[in-house]
Formats: sequence, C-alpha cells, structure tokens
Amino acid sequence: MARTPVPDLDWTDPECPVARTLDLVGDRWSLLVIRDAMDGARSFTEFQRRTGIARNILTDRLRKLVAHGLLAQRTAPSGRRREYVLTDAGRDLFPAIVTLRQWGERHAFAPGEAHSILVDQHDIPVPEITPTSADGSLLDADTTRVQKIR
Amino acid sequence: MARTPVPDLDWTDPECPVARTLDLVGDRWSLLVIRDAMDGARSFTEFQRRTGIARNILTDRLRKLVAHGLLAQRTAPSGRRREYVLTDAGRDLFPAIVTLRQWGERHAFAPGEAHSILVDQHDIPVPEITPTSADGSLLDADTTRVQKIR
DNA sequence: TCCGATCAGTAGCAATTTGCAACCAATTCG
DNA sequence: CGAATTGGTTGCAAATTGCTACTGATCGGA
Repeated sequence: MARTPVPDLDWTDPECPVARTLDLVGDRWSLLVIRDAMDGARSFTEFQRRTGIARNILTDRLRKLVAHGLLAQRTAPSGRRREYVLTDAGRDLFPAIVTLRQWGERHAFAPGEAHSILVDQHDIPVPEITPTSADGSLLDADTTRVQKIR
Repeated sequence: MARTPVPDLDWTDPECPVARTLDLVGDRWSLLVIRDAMDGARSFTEFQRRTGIARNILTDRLRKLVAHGLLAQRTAPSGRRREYVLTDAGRDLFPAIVTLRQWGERHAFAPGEAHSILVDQHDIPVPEITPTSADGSLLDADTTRVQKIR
C-alpha cells in the first residue's frame, strides 16, 4: 500500500495544487485554527476562545487537521494533559498565512483603519512578500502560467 | 459617509487581517474562481466549466467577488457581451494563491505524483516563496509574532 | 429569416454543513 | 471534598450547498 501524504478524499481538482490545498484547509475555520496555533494556542479551549468557533465544529476541524497531518496531538511536556501542536506541514503554511494577511492589510481595511501587524524578533514589521522569478524579476498573473502535467 | 474598501459585513475577527481576508475569499470556491480568472477565464460558463461549481453558487460567488471589489463586470472589448475581469485587488491575490499552490505541491501530493506547475515567461518554474525579515533572514511562525493594534 | 446552440442566469427542492445550547465525564484547584 | 475547568458529545434548528430543470436573450449558420 502506497504511502500518501494525506488520507484519500475526492479532490475538487486533483491535479491542481491550489485546489488540493483548499480541499484541506479552504473552509471557514481551518486556517484560523492554524493561525492561532502559530500564535501559541495549544488546547481545545484556547482555540475555541480565540476563534469563537462552535465547539462541535472545532472538534471536527481539529480532527481533520490531525488526520491530514497539519496538527499532531501529543501529551504536554508538563503534566498529563494532551495538546495540539503544529507539524512541519502545518508550520509550513506560514508563507500562505502571511500572504493572506498582507492582502488583508492592503485591501480589507479602510485607509487609516487600525489592524494588528506581524513583526519579527526585533519588532520590525515583516516586509511584503512578492513572487520573483529565478532571474529576480517580479512576477504576477500576467507573467506566469500554469503548465499542465505532462 | 466614509469610503470603505469593502461593503460592511460582520467580521469574524475585525482586527485580524487574516480573518478579514478569509471572510472575503475563505470559502470553498472563491479562490478557485480567482485562480481561473488569473488563468484567463472571463465568462460565467468558463468559470463553471473549470471549477465544476454549481451554477447558482457561482452566480452568488461572482456577485460577492464583484461586490467586494475583486472582480469587475464590464462589456467585452469585442462584441456586446459582458465579462468578468480581475480588479487590482483581485490581481493582488497572486502572492497568496502562489503560496497556497506551493504548499500544496510540497504537502498534498504523494512523492512522485504528478501535478501542474507554475512557470514564468521562459517556462522556468517559479521559485519557492519564503518570508524574509527586513535584514534578509528567514522568518517563520517562531521568529515572528502578531502585534496587537495599539 | 428561421432554427438550433450557447450564454447567463433562476427556481425549486433535497442533502449537507453549521451554529447553538445543553449535557457529561474526567481532571484539577482550593 | 466540592466547585470549576477541560475536552468533548448530542440533538435540533438554521443556513449553505448541490442538483436538475427551466427561462429568456443572443449568436451563428443554412
């Protein structure tokens, strides 16, 4: 039996990586759970408090994220309680969350409206992410295209 | 009356840009519609064919994306038919879609499994996007934090 | 000019998903 | 020991989604 990185499910568009990603985390809540996990949330209650998600839905999302390998459930170092921690795959969503955040900062707030910002260790704001080609030129939808699988 | 970049709706988490972005495009289909728009789709039928979305839902999503300023509906240059085109805000989702795509390429396919890839004008694959601090060091969830609005 | 095909949706209804509130067992705290 | 907290589950109502069929406008050819 072949090892797959994710349990089988019927993909919306099996060969498109964007669609596959959205099949895994493209619902109303999953990315917010990941966001909070990156921000230090570990426990069921903490996720519930931060997101405001309904408890039964949170149960379902945590289970799916664990099943899909984005979160792992393990015993907390101190004490006997279980906690949810990001896996490598989960942590690797960081660039995606940052770009979504940066888009929101640019387009989902009225000019001058306050919002939280992402800063590094020295409290310096994280610079805007811009896709670049191998030779260093800026890329956008017009200068790239999807190459179908051969 | 103040100009807002988006019509009023009750935000899941008003001060978090990630949450606001997801309130606008964080459903099952919107980002796939944007993806297809970036890939050249213009008409209702074309979006429907590419995504496989139900027609009434597509109607709803197109309307919302127009209402939120990600798509605009305008008369096609040739002929008399109307078409949907990306606005600047819509096109600006490019980095987010690329990072979601790259995550999918890394984690949503079995090793060796084929998938489409994104290439530039010279058919060179687009390099991986990595968040970097102002001083050039790599950033991740552990070396950044969200600074609440003051 | 008439005929069929295509486009851009709507309408009705069933199935699925979500949200709310209450409940419950096991820890943990004072 | 008793109360509060954690991490859920259950039942039900409301909202969202998907499927299929239908409509009216336009287009393209014979």
